[in-house]
Amino acid sequence: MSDSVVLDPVDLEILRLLQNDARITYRDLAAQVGVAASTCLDRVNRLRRAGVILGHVLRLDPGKLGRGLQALLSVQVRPHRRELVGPFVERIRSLPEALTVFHLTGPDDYLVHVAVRDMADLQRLVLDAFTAHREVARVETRLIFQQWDCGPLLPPDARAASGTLTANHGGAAP
Amino acid sequence: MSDSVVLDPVDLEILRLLQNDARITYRDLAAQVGVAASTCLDRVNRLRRAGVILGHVLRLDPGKLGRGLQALLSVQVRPHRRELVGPFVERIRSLPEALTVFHLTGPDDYLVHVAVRDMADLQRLVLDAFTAHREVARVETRLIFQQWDCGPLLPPDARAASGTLTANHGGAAP
DNA sequence: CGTGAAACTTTCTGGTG
DNA sequence: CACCAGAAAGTTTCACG
Repeated sequence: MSDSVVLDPVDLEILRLLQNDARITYRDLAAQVGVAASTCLDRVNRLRRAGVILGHVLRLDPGKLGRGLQALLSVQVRPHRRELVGPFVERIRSLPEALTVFHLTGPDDYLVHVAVRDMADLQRLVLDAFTAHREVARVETRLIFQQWDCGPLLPPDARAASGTLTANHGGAAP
Repeated sequence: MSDSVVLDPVDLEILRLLQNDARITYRDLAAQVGVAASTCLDRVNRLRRAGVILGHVLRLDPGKLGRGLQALLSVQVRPHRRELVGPFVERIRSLPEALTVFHLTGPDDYLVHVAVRDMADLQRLVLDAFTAHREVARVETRLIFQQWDCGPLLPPDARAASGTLTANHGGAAP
Protein backbone atom coordinates (compact mmCIF):
# COMPACT_ATOMS: atom_id res chain seq x y z
CA MET A 1 0.00 0.00 0.00
CA SER A 2 0.93 3.59 -0.66
CA ASP A 3 3.53 3.07 -3.37
CA SER A 4 4.42 6.20 -5.23
CA VAL A 5 2.58 6.68 -8.52
CA VAL A 6 3.81 8.16 -11.78
CA LEU A 7 2.11 11.50 -12.37
CA ASP A 8 2.66 13.33 -15.63
CA PRO A 9 2.32 17.14 -15.93
CA VAL A 10 -1.35 16.83 -16.91
CA ASP A 11 -2.13 14.86 -13.73
CA LEU A 12 -0.29 17.39 -11.61
CA GLU A 13 -2.10 20.32 -13.21
CA ILE A 14 -5.45 18.59 -12.67
CA LEU A 15 -4.65 17.96 -9.01
CA ARG A 16 -3.47 21.50 -8.56
CA LEU A 17 -6.68 22.96 -9.99
CA LEU A 18 -8.89 20.55 -8.09
CA GLN A 19 -7.23 21.58 -4.83
CA ASN A 20 -8.10 25.20 -5.42
CA ASP A 21 -11.71 24.22 -6.00
CA ALA A 22 -12.80 20.61 -5.90
CA ARG A 23 -16.17 21.56 -7.40
CA ILE A 24 -14.82 22.91 -10.69
CA THR A 25 -16.60 21.29 -13.65
CA TYR A 26 -14.73 18.87 -15.91
CA ARG A 27 -15.52 21.27 -18.73
CA ASP A 28 -13.68 24.17 -17.07
CA LEU A 29 -10.97 21.87 -15.78
CA ALA A 30 -10.42 20.56 -19.31
CA ALA A 31 -10.29 24.07 -20.73
CA GLN A 32 -7.65 25.17 -18.23
CA VAL A 33 -5.54 22.04 -18.55
CA GLY A 34 -5.84 22.03 -22.34
CA VAL A 35 -7.38 18.59 -22.91
CA ALA A 36 -10.91 17.32 -23.60
CA ALA A 37 -13.45 16.98 -20.79
CA SER A 38 -13.65 13.26 -21.32
CA THR A 39 -9.88 12.99 -20.95
CA CYS A 40 -10.04 14.91 -17.68
CA LEU A 41 -12.67 12.51 -16.44
CA ASP A 42 -10.46 9.55 -17.37
CA ARG A 43 -7.50 11.08 -15.57
CA VAL A 44 -9.43 11.90 -12.42
CA ASN A 45 -10.97 8.43 -12.30
CA ARG A 46 -7.53 6.91 -12.72
CA LEU A 47 -6.17 9.07 -9.88
CA ARG A 48 -9.08 7.98 -7.74
CA ARG A 49 -8.54 4.30 -8.50
CA ALA A 50 -4.80 4.68 -7.87
CA GLY A 51 -5.61 6.05 -4.42
CA VAL A 52 -3.98 9.43 -5.03
CA ILE A 53 -7.36 11.14 -4.58
CA LEU A 54 -8.85 9.82 -1.35
CA GLY A 55 -12.06 11.82 -1.44
CA HIS A 56 -13.77 15.17 -1.53
CA VAL A 57 -14.42 16.95 1.74
CA LEU A 58 -16.05 20.17 2.86
CA ARG A 59 -14.06 22.85 4.60
CA LEU A 60 -16.21 24.31 7.40
CA ASP A 61 -15.70 27.36 9.62
CA PRO A 62 -15.44 26.07 13.20
CA GLY A 63 -16.36 29.50 14.59
CA LYS A 64 -19.68 29.52 12.71
CA LEU A 65 -20.46 26.13 14.21
CA GLY A 66 -19.98 27.41 17.73
CA ARG A 67 -16.40 26.14 18.04
CA GLY A 68 -14.45 29.37 18.15
CA LEU A 69 -11.60 28.13 20.36
CA GLN A 70 -9.03 25.60 19.21
CA ALA A 71 -6.21 23.96 21.14
CA LEU A 72 -3.53 21.31 20.88
CA LEU A 73 -3.30 18.81 23.73
CA SER A 74 -0.05 16.88 24.27
CA VAL A 75 -0.85 13.63 26.02
CA GLN A 76 1.30 10.97 27.67
CA VAL A 77 -0.39 7.56 27.81
CA ARG A 78 1.25 5.29 30.37
CA PRO A 79 1.96 2.44 30.22
CA HIS A 80 2.31 2.88 26.44
CA ARG A 81 1.04 -0.56 25.47
CA ARG A 82 -1.31 -1.70 22.72
CA GLU A 83 -4.12 -2.73 25.05
CA LEU A 84 -4.21 0.81 26.48
CA VAL A 85 -3.39 3.02 23.50
CA GLY A 86 -5.85 1.33 21.11
CA PRO A 87 -8.93 2.11 23.20
CA PHE A 88 -7.50 5.52 24.11
CA VAL A 89 -7.23 6.57 20.47
CA GLU A 90 -10.68 5.24 19.64
CA ARG A 91 -12.20 7.08 22.58
CA ILE A 92 -10.53 10.37 21.66
CA ARG A 93 -11.42 9.98 17.98
CA SER A 94 -15.06 9.66 18.83
CA LEU A 95 -15.15 12.91 20.79
CA PRO A 96 -17.14 15.53 18.87
CA GLU A 97 -14.49 18.08 19.83
CA ALA A 98 -11.58 16.14 18.29
CA LEU A 99 -10.33 17.23 14.86
CA THR A 100 -7.11 15.24 14.48
CA VAL A 101 -5.10 12.80 16.59
CA PHE A 102 -1.36 12.34 15.99
CA HIS A 103 0.74 9.46 17.38
CA LEU A 104 4.22 10.90 17.72
CA THR A 105 7.80 10.10 18.54
CA GLY A 106 9.17 11.86 21.62
CA PRO A 107 8.15 12.18 25.24
CA ASP A 108 4.55 13.18 24.46
CA ASP A 109 2.87 10.21 22.85
CA TYR A 110 -0.17 11.89 21.32
CA LEU A 111 -1.09 15.32 20.07
CA VAL A 112 -4.83 16.00 19.86
CA HIS A 113 -6.20 18.97 17.92
CA VAL A 114 -9.55 20.03 19.40
CA ALA A 115 -12.17 22.72 18.69
CA VAL A 116 -14.42 23.87 21.53
CA ARG A 117 -16.94 26.60 22.27
CA ASP A 118 -14.94 28.49 24.89
CA MET A 119 -12.50 28.20 27.76
CA ALA A 120 -15.01 26.58 30.10
CA ASP A 121 -15.73 23.96 27.44
CA LEU A 122 -12.01 23.29 27.02
CA GLN A 123 -11.55 22.89 30.77
CA ARG A 124 -14.46 20.46 30.90
CA LEU A 125 -13.01 18.49 27.99
CA VAL A 126 -9.53 18.23 29.52
CA LEU A 127 -10.87 17.15 32.90
CA ASP A 128 -13.55 14.74 31.70
CA ALA A 129 -12.09 13.23 28.54
CA PHE A 130 -8.40 13.22 29.47
CA THR A 131 -7.15 13.59 33.03
CA ALA A 132 -10.12 11.66 34.49
CA HIS A 133 -8.81 8.52 32.78
CA ARG A 134 -6.25 6.30 34.42
CA GLU A 135 -4.09 5.72 31.29
CA VAL A 136 -3.57 9.48 30.79
CA ALA A 137 -0.38 10.30 32.69
CA ARG A 138 -0.04 13.93 31.62
CA VAL A 139 -1.80 16.54 29.49
CA GLU A 140 -0.34 19.80 28.31
CA THR A 141 -2.71 22.32 26.73
CA ARG A 142 -1.65 24.92 24.18
CA LEU A 143 -4.16 27.34 22.69
CA ILE A 144 -4.14 28.15 18.98
CA PHE A 145 -3.98 31.87 18.22
CA GLN A 146 -4.14 31.35 14.49
CA GLN A 147 -3.76 28.64 11.93
CA TRP A 148 -2.75 28.62 8.26
CA ASP A 149 -3.53 25.81 5.88
CA CYS A 150 -0.74 25.69 3.35
CA GLY A 151 -0.13 24.86 -0.24
CA PRO A 152 -1.52 22.11 -2.41
CA LEU A 153 0.80 19.32 -1.22
CA LEU A 154 2.22 18.69 -4.67
CA PRO A 155 5.74 17.64 -5.58
CA PRO A 156 8.02 20.69 -5.67
CA ASP A 157 8.75 19.97 -9.35
CA ALA A 158 5.10 20.52 -10.15
CA ARG A 159 4.95 23.88 -8.43
CA ALA A 160 8.19 25.05 -9.99
CA ALA A 161 7.17 23.82 -13.43
CA SER A 162 3.63 25.15 -13.46
CA GLY A 163 4.22 28.85 -13.04
CA THR A 164 1.04 30.22 -11.53
CA LEU A 165 0.34 28.94 -8.05
CA THR A 166 -3.07 30.30 -7.16
CA ALA A 167 -4.47 31.42 -3.81
CA ASN A 168 -4.00 29.09 -0.87
CA HIS A 169 -6.77 29.13 1.66
CA GLY A 170 -5.93 30.15 5.21
CA GLY A 171 -5.94 33.40 7.13
CA ALA A 172 -3.90 36.52 6.54
CA ALA A 173 -0.48 37.05 8.06
CA PRO A 174 -0.37 38.40 11.62
CA MET B 1 -16.72 38.02 11.34
CA SER B 2 -17.32 34.46 12.48
CA ASP B 3 -20.51 34.99 14.48
CA SER B 4 -22.31 31.81 15.27
CA VAL B 5 -25.13 30.95 12.86
CA VAL B 6 -28.47 29.30 13.54
CA LEU B 7 -28.51 25.83 12.01
CA ASP B 8 -31.69 23.78 12.08
CA PRO B 9 -31.66 19.96 11.98
CA VAL B 10 -31.94 19.98 8.17
CA ASP B 11 -28.81 22.15 7.86
CA LEU B 12 -26.93 19.90 10.26
CA GLU B 13 -27.95 16.75 8.40
CA ILE B 14 -26.90 18.31 5.09
CA LEU B 15 -23.50 19.27 6.50
CA ARG B 16 -23.07 15.84 8.02
CA LEU B 17 -23.76 14.09 4.70
CA LEU B 18 -21.61 16.51 2.72
CA GLN B 19 -18.70 15.83 5.05
CA ASN B 20 -18.86 12.14 4.34
CA ASP B 21 -18.81 12.85 0.62
CA ALA B 22 -18.74 16.40 -0.68
CA ARG B 23 -19.51 15.13 -4.20
CA ILE B 24 -22.88 13.59 -3.40
CA THR B 25 -25.52 14.91 -5.82
CA TYR B 26 -28.23 17.26 -4.59
CA ARG B 27 -30.71 14.63 -5.72
CA ASP B 28 -29.28 11.97 -3.40
CA LEU B 29 -28.67 14.50 -0.66
CA ALA B 30 -32.31 15.58 -0.89
CA ALA B 31 -33.53 12.00 -0.76
CA GLN B 32 -31.49 11.24 2.36
CA VAL B 33 -32.43 14.45 4.15
CA GLY B 34 -36.07 14.18 3.13
CA VAL B 35 -36.52 17.48 1.28
CA ALA B 36 -36.60 18.52 -2.39
CA ALA B 37 -33.37 18.89 -4.38
CA SER B 38 -34.03 22.59 -4.90
CA THR B 39 -34.42 23.06 -1.15
CA CYS B 40 -31.07 21.36 -0.59
CA LEU B 41 -29.50 23.67 -3.13
CA ASP B 42 -31.00 26.71 -1.37
CA ARG B 43 -29.74 25.49 1.99
CA VAL B 44 -26.22 24.78 0.75
CA ASN B 45 -26.04 28.16 -0.99
CA ARG B 46 -27.21 29.85 2.19
CA LEU B 47 -24.57 27.98 4.22
CA ARG B 48 -21.98 29.04 1.68
CA ARG B 49 -23.06 32.69 1.81
CA ALA B 50 -23.15 32.58 5.62
CA GLY B 51 -19.53 31.40 5.58
CA VAL B 52 -20.26 28.09 7.30
CA ILE B 53 -19.07 26.22 4.21
CA LEU B 54 -15.70 27.68 3.23
CA GLY B 55 -15.04 25.50 0.23
CA HIS B 56 -14.63 22.05 -1.25
CA VAL B 57 -11.20 20.47 -1.15
CA LEU B 58 -9.59 17.26 -2.31
CA ARG B 59 -8.13 14.82 0.17
CA LEU B 60 -4.89 13.44 -1.29
CA ASP B 61 -2.64 10.60 -0.15
CA PRO B 62 0.73 12.16 0.73
CA GLY B 63 2.47 8.80 0.34
CA LYS B 64 1.31 8.46 -3.28
CA LEU B 65 2.71 11.90 -4.00
CA GLY B 66 6.15 10.91 -2.74
CA ARG B 67 5.68 12.42 0.74
CA GLY B 68 5.60 9.34 2.91
CA LEU B 69 7.12 10.92 6.01
CA GLN B 70 5.35 13.50 8.14
CA ALA B 71 6.59 15.47 11.13
CA LEU B 72 5.65 18.25 13.52
CA LEU B 73 8.24 20.98 14.10
CA SER B 74 8.01 23.13 17.22
CA VAL B 75 9.67 26.46 16.54
CA GLN B 76 10.71 29.36 18.76
CA VAL B 77 10.97 32.66 16.86
CA ARG B 78 12.99 35.22 18.79
CA PRO B 79 12.50 38.09 19.24
CA HIS B 80 8.78 37.38 18.88
CA ARG B 81 7.86 40.65 17.19
CA ARG B 82 5.56 41.42 14.26
CA GLU B 83 8.33 42.44 11.89
CA LEU B 84 9.97 39.04 12.35
CA VAL B 85 7.04 36.67 12.75
CA GLY B 86 5.08 38.00 9.76
CA PRO B 87 7.76 37.20 7.20
CA PHE B 88 8.59 33.96 9.03
CA VAL B 89 5.03 32.66 8.70
CA GLU B 90 4.81 33.70 5.04
CA ARG B 91 8.12 32.01 4.26
CA ILE B 92 7.09 28.76 5.98
CA ARG B 93 3.64 28.81 4.38
CA SER B 94 5.16 28.97 0.96
CA LEU B 95 7.30 25.86 1.48
CA PRO B 96 5.96 23.02 -0.63
CA GLU B 97 6.57 20.69 2.34
CA ALA B 98 4.36 22.69 4.74
CA LEU B 99 0.83 21.43 5.38
CA THR B 100 -0.29 23.59 8.33
CA VAL B 101 1.23 26.30 10.52
CA PHE B 102 -0.11 26.96 14.04
CA HIS B 103 0.65 30.05 16.12
CA LEU B 104 0.41 28.86 19.72
CA THR B 105 0.46 29.94 23.32
CA GLY B 106 3.29 28.51 25.39
CA PRO B 107 7.07 28.39 25.10
CA ASP B 108 7.05 27.09 21.51
CA ASP B 109 5.64 29.84 19.31
CA TYR B 110 4.83 27.86 16.16
CA LEU B 111 4.01 24.30 15.28
CA VAL B 112 4.58 23.38 11.65
CA HIS B 113 3.13 20.20 10.15
CA VAL B 114 5.29 19.04 7.24
CA ALA B 115 5.26 16.15 4.74
CA VAL B 116 8.55 15.08 3.18
CA ARG B 117 9.93 12.25 1.07
CA ASP B 118 12.21 10.69 3.65
CA MET B 119 14.55 11.35 6.58
CA ALA B 120 17.22 12.97 4.43
CA ASP B 121 14.61 15.32 3.02
CA LEU B 122 13.44 16.21 6.53
CA GLN B 123 16.99 16.90 7.67
CA ARG B 124 17.53 19.15 4.66
CA LEU B 125 14.28 21.00 5.37
CA VAL B 126 15.07 21.59 9.06
CA LEU B 127 18.58 22.81 8.30
CA ASP B 128 17.77 24.98 5.26
CA ALA B 129 14.30 26.34 5.98
CA PHE B 130 14.49 26.65 9.78
CA THR B 131 17.76 26.61 11.70
CA ALA B 132 19.65 28.46 8.94
CA HIS B 133 17.53 31.55 9.65
CA ARG B 134 18.49 34.04 12.32
CA GLU B 135 14.98 34.52 13.78
CA VAL B 136 14.62 30.78 14.48
CA ALA B 137 15.91 30.28 18.02
CA ARG B 138 15.02 26.62 18.43
CA VAL B 139 13.45 23.76 16.48
CA GLU B 140 12.20 20.51 17.94
CA THR B 141 11.27 17.74 15.50
CA ARG B 142 8.74 15.03 16.27
CA LEU B 143 7.92 12.34 13.71
CA ILE B 144 4.34 11.28 13.08
CA PHE B 145 3.81 7.50 13.38
CA GLN B 146 0.16 7.73 12.46
CA GLN B 147 -2.60 10.26 12.16
CA TRP B 148 -6.39 10.06 12.44
CA ASP B 149 -8.77 12.61 11.02
CA CYS B 150 -11.76 12.71 13.28
CA GLY B 151 -15.45 13.28 13.11
CA PRO B 152 -17.46 15.79 11.16
CA LEU B 153 -16.89 18.81 13.42
CA LEU B 154 -20.57 19.28 14.11
CA PRO B 155 -22.23 20.45 17.30
CA PRO B 156 -22.55 17.53 19.73
CA ASP B 157 -26.34 17.91 19.67
CA ALA B 158 -26.33 17.13 15.97
CA ARG B 159 -24.39 13.90 16.39
CA ALA B 160 -26.48 12.79 19.34
CA ALA B 161 -29.73 13.66 17.57
CA SER B 162 -28.95 12.13 14.21
CA GLY B 163 -28.38 8.51 15.24
CA THR B 164 -26.19 7.08 12.49
CA LEU B 165 -22.74 8.58 12.36
CA THR B 166 -21.14 7.09 9.27
CA ALA B 167 -17.52 6.15 8.62
CA ASN B 168 -14.92 8.76 9.46
CA HIS B 169 -11.90 8.76 7.24
CA GLY B 170 -8.54 8.02 8.83
CA GLY B 171 -6.48 4.92 9.43
CA ALA B 172 -7.24 1.91 11.60
CA ALA B 173 -6.39 1.79 15.27
CA PRO B 174 -2.86 0.73 16.21
C1' DC C 1 -40.72 24.72 0.46
C1' DG C 2 -41.90 21.78 -3.73
C1' DT C 3 -42.80 20.98 -8.88
C1' DG C 4 -41.43 20.70 -13.22
C1' DA C 5 -38.92 22.31 -17.17
C1' DA C 6 -34.62 24.54 -19.16
C1' DA C 7 -29.74 24.67 -19.04
C1' DC C 8 -25.86 22.61 -18.04
C1' DT C 9 -22.52 18.68 -16.75
C1' DT C 10 -21.04 14.21 -16.55
C1' DT C 11 -20.33 10.08 -18.67
C1' DC C 12 -20.09 6.79 -22.38
C1' DT C 13 -19.37 5.14 -27.15
C1' DG C 14 -16.92 4.76 -31.04
C1' DG C 15 -13.31 6.43 -33.97
C1' DT C 16 -8.28 8.59 -34.83
C1' DG C 17 -3.33 9.35 -34.46
C1' DC D 1 -2.83 3.50 -25.47
C1' DA D 2 -4.13 8.02 -24.67
C1' DC D 3 -6.95 11.17 -26.64
C1' DC D 4 -11.03 13.50 -28.63
C1' DA D 5 -15.81 14.67 -30.45
C1' DG D 6 -20.37 14.13 -30.06
C1' DA D 7 -24.51 12.10 -28.22
C1' DA D 8 -27.16 10.12 -24.18
C1' DA D 9 -28.06 10.18 -19.40
C1' DG D 10 -28.11 12.57 -15.47
C1' DT D 11 -27.78 16.76 -12.48
C1' DT D 12 -28.22 21.50 -11.26
C1' DT D 13 -30.77 25.49 -11.30
C1' DC D 14 -34.61 28.57 -12.03
C1' DA D 15 -39.38 30.51 -12.34
C1' DC D 16 -43.56 29.89 -10.39
C1' DG D 17 -47.32 28.05 -7.32
